[in-house]
Amino acid sequence: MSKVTIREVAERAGVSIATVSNVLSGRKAVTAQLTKRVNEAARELSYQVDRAASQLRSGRTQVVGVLVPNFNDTFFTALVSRIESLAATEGYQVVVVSGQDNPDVEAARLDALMGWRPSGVIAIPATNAPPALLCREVGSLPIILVDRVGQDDLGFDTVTVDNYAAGWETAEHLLDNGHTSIAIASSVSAFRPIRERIRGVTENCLRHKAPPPQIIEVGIDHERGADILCDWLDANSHPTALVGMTNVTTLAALSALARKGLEIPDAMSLIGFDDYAWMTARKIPLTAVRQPIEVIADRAWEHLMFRIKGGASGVENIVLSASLQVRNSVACLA
Amino acid sequence: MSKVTIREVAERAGVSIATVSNVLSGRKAVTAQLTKRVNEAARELSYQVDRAASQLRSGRTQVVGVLVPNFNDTFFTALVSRIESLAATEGYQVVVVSGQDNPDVEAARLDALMGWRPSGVIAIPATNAPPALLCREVGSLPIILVDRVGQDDLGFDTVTVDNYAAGWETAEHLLDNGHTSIAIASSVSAFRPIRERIRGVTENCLRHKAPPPQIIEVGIDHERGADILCDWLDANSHPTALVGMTNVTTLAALSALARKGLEIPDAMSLIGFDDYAWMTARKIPLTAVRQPIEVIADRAWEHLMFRIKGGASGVENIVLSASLQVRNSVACLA
DNA sequence: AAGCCCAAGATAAACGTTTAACAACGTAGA
DNA sequence: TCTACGTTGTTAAACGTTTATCTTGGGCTT
Repeated sequence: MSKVTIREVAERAGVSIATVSNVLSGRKAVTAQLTKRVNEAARELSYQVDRAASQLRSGRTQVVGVLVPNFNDTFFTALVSRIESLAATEGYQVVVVSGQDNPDVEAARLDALMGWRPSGVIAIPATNAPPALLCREVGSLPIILVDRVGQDDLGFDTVTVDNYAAGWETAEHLLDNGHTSIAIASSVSAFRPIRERIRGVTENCLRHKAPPPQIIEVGIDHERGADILCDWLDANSHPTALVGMTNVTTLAALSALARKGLEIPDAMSLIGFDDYAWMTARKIPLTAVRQPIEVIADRAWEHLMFRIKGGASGVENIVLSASLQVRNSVACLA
Repeated sequence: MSKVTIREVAERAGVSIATVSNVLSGRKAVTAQLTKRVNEAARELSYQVDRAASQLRSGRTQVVGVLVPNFNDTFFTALVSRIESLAATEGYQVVVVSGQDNPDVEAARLDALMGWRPSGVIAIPATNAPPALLCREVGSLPIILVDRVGQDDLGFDTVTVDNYAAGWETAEHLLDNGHTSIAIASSVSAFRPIRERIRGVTENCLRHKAPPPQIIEVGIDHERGADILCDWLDANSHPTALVGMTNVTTLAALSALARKGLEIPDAMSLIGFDDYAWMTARKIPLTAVRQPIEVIADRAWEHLMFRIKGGASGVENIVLSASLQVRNSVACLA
């Protein structure tokens, strides 16, 4: 444990502790000579400012909290990864907590998070409802809600993807290729992004006078999802195309199709949501909807910084576009 | 910002701040009646103890730092995920920092991490050499080194996988199936775990009087790795089997083979390292070496807690076994 | 009934910073 | 030469906890 305090640095440099603080924080001018002496002393003692003390006194805290629903879905870890490096460049520390897909756990972890008195929070709630704790803080603490946003008018700033459009476009591609019998492997349809995607697909089907897609709820676990999907395939007549609503459901779909010996795209076409390396590292690379993860992170961070620095425009709801990456997993039936 | 302090709670409950502290921390007995009053007051004001103040005064800090080389490799995120939930159950907060595969960044991030005065650190260094900052702290701060351990006798506690054995077993499986022409897609051979795996494969080949494996260094980026591998396949006569040394190199191998139209396992057999969902979600599920990620995390955490609580046995080097998951990606040439 | 001890609360002193207020010392304008 | 001011450094007071020490009062023992 580094027990070396600012006092020892001051003593070694032969100055007051205030001067040391000023040199280190750069908030007040200090002559070059003293600056040098202080820096040397600090280095020699390998002094590090104590965050706790610093934060306690100044009230400023270089911490942003990040809440994710879980760590299993690469979408969330990728987001965290990006945010962490953005934060690092601006001297912020990120404290990440996972709600473990459970509102109660979420509340508890969030509570712990608030103990840090973070300067701001980027949150992906485990459910559509933003956690009560955050609702209370709205207005007093900069908060950016990402992805899982119930209604976008609650006073939260948000960064989301236009999931309706993404669904629509997905359906468009399928319909263009002559698919009218579409099934959707959904994770949890209650989640807003999923619901919107489904709505997009459905409405486009209807517009084309095609039957609406069948929805198969497969949950958020890959293995169980694959089981559920297999059962469904056994019990129902097969659609010509399947759409996975998340990367996990896409994986489940892939597993299920493999188990059933159904070739892609000959026996069934497949479109995935989210776009990861493993989707293209195959003989038949998957057509997939790419969510702009890095842009989502960038915009969320950017806007959070804006708020932290006191930016006070009205509530802002940033909406980004997903894009369909057409590859070879959709058969042309036309 | 929750500006409600312990003083306000004390006032509302009609007690001293010491009593509030005692109730909340449970370090000293308080009558049921007062306990109730305090808890009520705290809840009504939605009071939260300020970590900074608490930590400053008590010197105790419920924080463990975790250092990972990057966030791109699922191996590391999976580890973090597990550690985060273990920590949560014991009331610890995890602060994760990424070295971004760069010793300089690593040093800087680690420096920032130490500002938290963590109770302990779990670190996966970006290189074989444990960061200087950690070496300085050895003995005074509980530190567990995981996975990327240069020499295991530096005074650090470690948790690693027996990579030599894993390599050996991989080769064994290949040799058993008649493969004598083996190539290895390595990430960075200088890293100890990788080197050990290669050594395991090599020595087993030699023992069987088979030629040693050819090593192709493909780096840690999937796309570039695939390119490199494609070039290599163009320029060299093909081995009968390929082994990916990490999940990223396995992905690169998959991409390259797909691009070249080489069927698995007919045109080339493939064994992957690390075992993820996408490896099995295919028509020909991949034979892979499973690293016991959760066990690694569990043991690391467990031992860190032991040290934090003052456990003082000699340096401990925990070694776990990886296990070969035999599936269908290795052809039998015998 | 006196003396003692124990339990339960209160008081106040830290913890290591930051920062407002102040002191000292030129320098320059009048 | 004197005042005013700017510059650079110091002193000391916070920040919100935890905890060592002290106070109080009631119950036991004798």
